[in-house]
Parts: sequence; structure tokens; C-alpha cells
Amino acid sequence: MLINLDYRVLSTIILKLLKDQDEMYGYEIVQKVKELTQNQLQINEGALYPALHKLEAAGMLMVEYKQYQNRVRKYYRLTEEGTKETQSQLDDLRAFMQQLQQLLNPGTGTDTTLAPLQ
Amino acid sequence: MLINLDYRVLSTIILKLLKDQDEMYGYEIVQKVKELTQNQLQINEGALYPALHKLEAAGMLMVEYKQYQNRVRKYYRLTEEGTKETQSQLDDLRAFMQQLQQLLNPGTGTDTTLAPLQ
DNA sequence: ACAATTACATAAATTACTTAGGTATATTAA
DNA sequence: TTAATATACCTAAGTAATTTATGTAATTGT
Repeated sequence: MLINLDYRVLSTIILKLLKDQDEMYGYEIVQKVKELTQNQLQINEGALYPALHKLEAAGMLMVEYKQYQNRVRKYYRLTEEGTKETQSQLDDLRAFMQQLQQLLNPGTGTDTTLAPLQ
Repeated sequence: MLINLDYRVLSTIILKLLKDQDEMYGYEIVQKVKELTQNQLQINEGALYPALHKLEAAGMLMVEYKQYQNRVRKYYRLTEEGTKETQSQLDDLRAFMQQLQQLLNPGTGTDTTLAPLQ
């Protein structure tokens, strides 16, 4: 099967951002993606929140509520298993993107290498 | 919205292969993808055939039936509009992949450029 | 002769995304 | 000061497309 890249991409982005930033709340993730891609990519909140809940239910993320002014933010952070999963998903996505290069640029041959995903 | 990359990827692969090979039949596309990716990517026939029908219905592909031994193969070929669409989808996919690089490799900075998609 | 491959196809079930809406506080603009 | 926008969370209905499971039929391999 052609990897379901939608869900892959969404969860991989979430995990990778949390790997870099240590902890973030949902709305912050939406903004961060906009910022990093100069408004070219935008995550729907209707997709993000369920994805966060799913990752949490799967034991990849843990939650901490924090007071900020008069509201409560829900901060997410990688669990130990989530950290492993992050690496695994990054590897998978890198592999997939390389396969895609293979398909879309046949003949470029030796070096279609992407910058290594950390 | 996070681009629906599944459908994007599938149709872009189909169109790109037809751009390179001029004409192919469905089963051939499945095999070609396996071959080009050393069995690492595999298109489900249950996904491919409906996608081909959809692209045909959209006027991107035209069909020619050809006799081969005792069976009939259904060959697909790009229409004029399909040729334009191919370029457009390749451009979109390249852009998307660059955004993805941006997200997954922040700091790599100057050159995360992919080999140009033809 | 039987199993696997080639070649097409569709349908039910599943998945998960988009769209749309809802609640509530805080900030900015008119 | 009030209205609109931004922040911050959430869920549900509708939609889209994939996976899985079949089905048919000819051909090739064992």
C-alpha cells in the first residue's frame, strides 16, 4: 500500500515539533507550522486536536495543564515511547520521501539525497 | 489544510509515469512502481483502478484497448490537458515536499533543495 | 493438473480529513 | 465602549479515498 501519508505527515510533524520544542500546546503547533512554512501549510484544528488525543491515547504524549492569565493551556510533551516513535516515524517518512524522489526523478541517479532528518 | 497527500501522490505518480512512458496499462503501473522502488512502495489495485477511472473521467487520460494474446489490455495515455495537469501536480508536490523539509529539518537553512521534478 | 501470475474490476468497511459549529477569555480597532 | 478579531480548546456530520476482500478470466510455471 501506498503509505497513508496524510496521517503519517500530521503525526510526524507533531512529534518532530515536540522533539525540538520539548512542550507545546495545540494552538501553538498550528501557529508554529504556519510560521515555519510562511503560511503555506496550515493544519486544521479539526484535524490537529483529534490527532493529539489519539497520540496521547497511544501513550506517545503526556499532558500538563498550565494556567496562563485567565485560561488553561494544555501542554503536550513526548513520553519515552513517544521519543522512540518520533525517530521511527521520521525514518519512515524520510524513506518514503526518497522513494518518491526515485519515482518522480528517475535518472537523477546517485544523489537525490534529502538532508538527513534528525 | 494539510494537503491531502495521499491522493496527490497517487495521481501524481500515475501522471508522471505516463509522461515518461507515453502509454501504460494499469497492471503495468503497479509493477513499474514496485520495480522503481525495489518493492518498497506498492500501489493497491483497489486504489489504482478507481484513480485511473477518475483521471479519465476528468479528461486527463484517454484509453485505448489493445489485444495482447487472448486478453485485452487497457492502455492509458495523457491528454493535452493531462499533460498540463501533470506539470502542475509535479510543481505542487515539489512545493509540498519542500515545506515538509522546512518543518522536519529546520536549521538546515540554505539548501534543502530537492532535485528539480521534471 | 494445480498454483501462481497477469489483468481487469467493484463493494463493504474503515479511516481520517474538511467543514462547520460551539464555548469562553483576551486583545485590538472603530 | 463596543464590536471584531485572536487565542484556546473541542466535537460532530459529511465527505473522500484508501484498505481489504472478492470476483472473473486467461496465461505461465511447476
